[in-house]
Amino acid sequence: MSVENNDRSAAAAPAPSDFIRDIVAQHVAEKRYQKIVTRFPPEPNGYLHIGHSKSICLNFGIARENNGQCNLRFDDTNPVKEDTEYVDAIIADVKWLIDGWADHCLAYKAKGAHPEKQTVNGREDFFIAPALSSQPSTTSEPFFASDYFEAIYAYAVELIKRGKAYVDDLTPEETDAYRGAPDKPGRESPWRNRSIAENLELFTRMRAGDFPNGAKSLRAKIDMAAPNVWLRDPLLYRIRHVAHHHAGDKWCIYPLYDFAHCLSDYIEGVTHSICTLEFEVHRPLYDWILENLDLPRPLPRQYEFAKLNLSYMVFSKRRLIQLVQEKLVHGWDDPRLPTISGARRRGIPASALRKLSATVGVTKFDGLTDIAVFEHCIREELNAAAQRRLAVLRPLKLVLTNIPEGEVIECDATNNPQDESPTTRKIALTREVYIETEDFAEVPPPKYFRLKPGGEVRLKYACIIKCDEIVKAPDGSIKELRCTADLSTRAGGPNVDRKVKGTIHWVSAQTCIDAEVRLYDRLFTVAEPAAEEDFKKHINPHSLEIVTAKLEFALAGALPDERYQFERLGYFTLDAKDSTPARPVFNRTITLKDTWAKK
RNA sequence: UGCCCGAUGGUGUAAUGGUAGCACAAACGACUCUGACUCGUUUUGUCUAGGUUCGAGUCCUAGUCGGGCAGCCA
Repeated sequence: MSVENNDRSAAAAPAPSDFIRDIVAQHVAEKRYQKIVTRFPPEPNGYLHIGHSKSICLNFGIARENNGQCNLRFDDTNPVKEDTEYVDAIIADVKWLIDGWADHCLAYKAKGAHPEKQTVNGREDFFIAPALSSQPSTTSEPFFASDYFEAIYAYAVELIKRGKAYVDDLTPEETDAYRGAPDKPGRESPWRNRSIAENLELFTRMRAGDFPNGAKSLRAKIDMAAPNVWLRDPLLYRIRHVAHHHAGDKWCIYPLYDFAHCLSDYIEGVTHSICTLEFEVHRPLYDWILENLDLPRPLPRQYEFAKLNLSYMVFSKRRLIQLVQEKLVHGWDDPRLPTISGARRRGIPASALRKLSATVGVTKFDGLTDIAVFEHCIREELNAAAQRRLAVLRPLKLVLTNIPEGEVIECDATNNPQDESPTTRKIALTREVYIETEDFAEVPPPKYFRLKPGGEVRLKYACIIKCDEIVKAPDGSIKELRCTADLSTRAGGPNVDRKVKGTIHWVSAQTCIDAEVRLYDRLFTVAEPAAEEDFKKHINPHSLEIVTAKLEFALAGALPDERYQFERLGYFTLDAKDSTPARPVFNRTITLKDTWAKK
């Protein structure tokens, strides 16, 4: 069964509260805005990861809770780094993550629609986004900053006309040298005081393609001595003679983040522009641009929160790219990666990602969250939703000597004991079964509840068995176990209530199917790999173990997106990519909690 | 060394001048046809020093420690 929409625990939980939601609530109370509008603005230059899911849940969550709107907007202002491959992957990831949860606040716009020139307050330089449709369709698409290039260009022209921006001839190297240092003021460019007319002409020629890359730039005229270096005449536009994945070959000048972002927010009517802590020092520039354009109020405002860090993981794009390109993992959707596509393939439900976001909260403290919190969220969702099945990862043959060959004894197995009215399925008990190798010990350690020579154990859903004999191979290894089944302890039998300490899982050797099972473990052996000199030296050599397992027959019909608990082992899901009907492949999402193995 | 931000148990967070609470983790126990789940119990905390106040985790000052910022990246 699919558990993407399983939000039962989240629904029962109180609405999240944090300092940003407090601010929004206050704005709602004072009716500052007609509607709360947020946005999630990834640059399409890589895959989304679990860190992004916190931002997605925050932005879409706030929109949802306030009956507002959240725009998925591609911050695609740097064509040399971006690609439609990432656009498509990001859309898929966002939709998956918020599916059934926030559709009504995910805004879409008509395909190909651009902001239209409007007269606002008697001026003709302002643009606003076209009408939004709340329902996605084949004729709708997310938002792209590149759709606003014409409008952003017009705002740049307006800034020049106001004497607040100028065309600079300094090279990138010179610009860097002129900027000074954090504790030393910068120097003004010799081109800083060109006339407005000259700036206008030069900027027009920049757009027309009259200059090569890097020859000129458009800069805001602020203060080269500002303590905040982002106010030292920041660049607004650079020349890049390159086609854009979304805007085509229309442009050879592209706005930088700081200029494009605040204006994109403004154009879309964003009220709360929520970003991560590293943009704190950009906020004065964000405000400067909007205020110096004298735009009609209310203006969007930027708020910053701490991004998510999880122990035993890396999130930085730089490191993720290394892992993929150096083939330390198998692609962006490798189930060991913290990418959203990797998490999805691994079988982690979207609801677990949402639960994690709600659990870690939103603050300005840059901490490191224990991966155990995430694992708890995954188990909590899966425990409620996953169907139970029996599977043996490392088979050991066991012969029930008192069951005749060819006889099949049907047993009822519970599908999910967590359900209000649990359903059952039939499983076959036969003369030969497989049990887990580690469920038998010739020389049992103390407090061993499992099978041992002469010992008894219950085969789950079947009956109690007693180990009579160990059959060994010539090399001394255990070939098979010979046991007797006490059929009177079956469900419905007279001795069903007989207690033995251990209950183990098993499958019928006659009816089971073979499957490749991929056992994933954490990718790194140290809690904070990103803090190491070389994080790659701390990759867990056992992060992936592949076994050929024996599965109960019911698993032959498993479908991708279904989650199963293999009893006593963990949660598993069919690998949508590598499975074939002849050779199913299952991924272990996560083990069950094991308080015994640790001792 | 300039500017900005932050600091509450092992970890993440709440307490909005009035009993330091929750979750995870850990330990112990109960239950158990999953050594799971569930339930119960327990351990552990306000960075330091001053100040304001009847009262400070919260407000003020100074310090300490940690993070961010000097791309024609976002």
